[in-house]
Amino acid sequence: MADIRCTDCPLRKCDLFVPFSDTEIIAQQRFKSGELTADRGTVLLMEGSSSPQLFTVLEGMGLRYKTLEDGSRQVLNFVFPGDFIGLQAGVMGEMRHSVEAVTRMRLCVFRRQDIWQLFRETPERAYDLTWVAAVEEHFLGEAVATLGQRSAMERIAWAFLRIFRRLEALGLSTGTSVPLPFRQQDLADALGLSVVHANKTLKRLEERQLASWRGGRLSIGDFKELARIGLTDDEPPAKRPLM
Amino acid sequence: MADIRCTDCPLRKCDLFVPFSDTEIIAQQRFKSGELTADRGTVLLMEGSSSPQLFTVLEGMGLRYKTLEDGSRQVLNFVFPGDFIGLQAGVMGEMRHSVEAVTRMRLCVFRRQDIWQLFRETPERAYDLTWVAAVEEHFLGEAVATLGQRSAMERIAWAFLRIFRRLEALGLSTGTSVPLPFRQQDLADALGLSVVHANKTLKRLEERQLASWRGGRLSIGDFKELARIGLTDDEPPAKRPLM
DNA sequence: CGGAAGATTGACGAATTTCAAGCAAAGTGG
DNA sequence: CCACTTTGCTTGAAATTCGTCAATCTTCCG
Repeated sequence: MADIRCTDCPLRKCDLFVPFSDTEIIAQQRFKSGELTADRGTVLLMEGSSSPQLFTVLEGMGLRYKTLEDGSRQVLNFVFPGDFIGLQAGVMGEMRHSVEAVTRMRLCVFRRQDIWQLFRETPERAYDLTWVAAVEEHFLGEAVATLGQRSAMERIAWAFLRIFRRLEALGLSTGTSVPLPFRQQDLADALGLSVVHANKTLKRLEERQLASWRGGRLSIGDFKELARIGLTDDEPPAKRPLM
Repeated sequence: MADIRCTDCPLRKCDLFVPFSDTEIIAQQRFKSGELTADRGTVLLMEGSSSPQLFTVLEGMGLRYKTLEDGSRQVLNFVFPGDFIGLQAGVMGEMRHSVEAVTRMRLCVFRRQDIWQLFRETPERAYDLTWVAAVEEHFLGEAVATLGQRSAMERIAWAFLRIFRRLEALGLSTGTSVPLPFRQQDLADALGLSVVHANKTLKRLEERQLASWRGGRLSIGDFKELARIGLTDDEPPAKRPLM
């Protein structure tokens, strides 16, 4: 179902860019003409690095996260197929968070230095890039609001709905459930909760038949009630409304 | 000191754009050839609106915030001179947060529909815009990490340092203090704390001679200790490193 | 002077973290 | 195929942070 192709990248002409050249950051890898396969656990982009590559996710899932000075970790985002990663390094020169593969991932690769050329030659693609950044900003704004104002139950309800909708839109839903191959620790780190508390809240959600997350799959029992709890302003951002 | 001029906008040719045309959103206003003055309390951009204007702040301060369905408010950001507001509406078609003036503000105005033209004709400016979006994303990422992982004391220490550094860089520091004309409620809403708890934490910071915020001015007593508490990865994002 | 907005304080309780332990599943090497 | 280890999940109890409520105080302003 998940038929994300290279031509779906925000930079649709990515096949024009040269395939790939190793870095010390990316460990295990296999090539396929402009594509890259990364195994579970691979750190695709490292905080503080200025990686020469940017990626579009074709397949698999990952995590965007920051490591704090005291060792704790904040997950900023779950990375799904279709996501674009590395824009920050692309324009700011340095990543301010890391990205790691949680399952095996297939990625579309292109070079950072081509960005400038892209701005000059294909304004539509440049516009797409800015659009990507704005959507990212919108999402993070919601995340800030969630972390700042909501209880554990509300946070999880919000996250589950967002995730379910997103994966459904990607065609990854079997109708009753979507794949969600993360650990409870990952969700806890994303929502600013302790694993213990996250675990207990998940249990309550399950008892109430609202949502169940087992064996790496998430299924929602009662969308309506979950939305009520999660207080989510639903409508997803429209696709490139202006141009 | 704060000598932000129209030519400092990310869109430096803003004087090319037509001055201004009313909307129902902006209440009290005065013109000055492409500039706009907004009084304290004016809502510059409203969540859900697709305002036809974007702004660069020349003078004054404001707040970016989201109002949640349950009525609570999350402040996303303090808005300072030099900030660019409205990009989200510009590329996504709709604001997902509001922006309000907290002091009288002077703004540089231009029209949303000129964005596309800008992408086509001046790739440097388009690149700047994307850079602005990436910086915004970086900041929100830090905010998420702070709200998710840190205690009240740590959050305030982090915020105070960021704010001080920023205003200092803008030349607004007298050497010992910077202007910070917000309410405790605003800071609390930004950091996801109750006013009461914020207030008590501020008091402790003052007792410990770490920082004092009185009469609309913030002064830092002990940068080193504050940085230790706030765990802030200091170095500000470089200015347009790639191009 | 009176009123309004914002700051401050104490008491109390709820939400959440931390600590500590036990359990289950999956992988690993012999 | 079986210990053995590792990783992740689950649970209870104690400690702490933080929010809510309610009252008071201060400052500013007409």
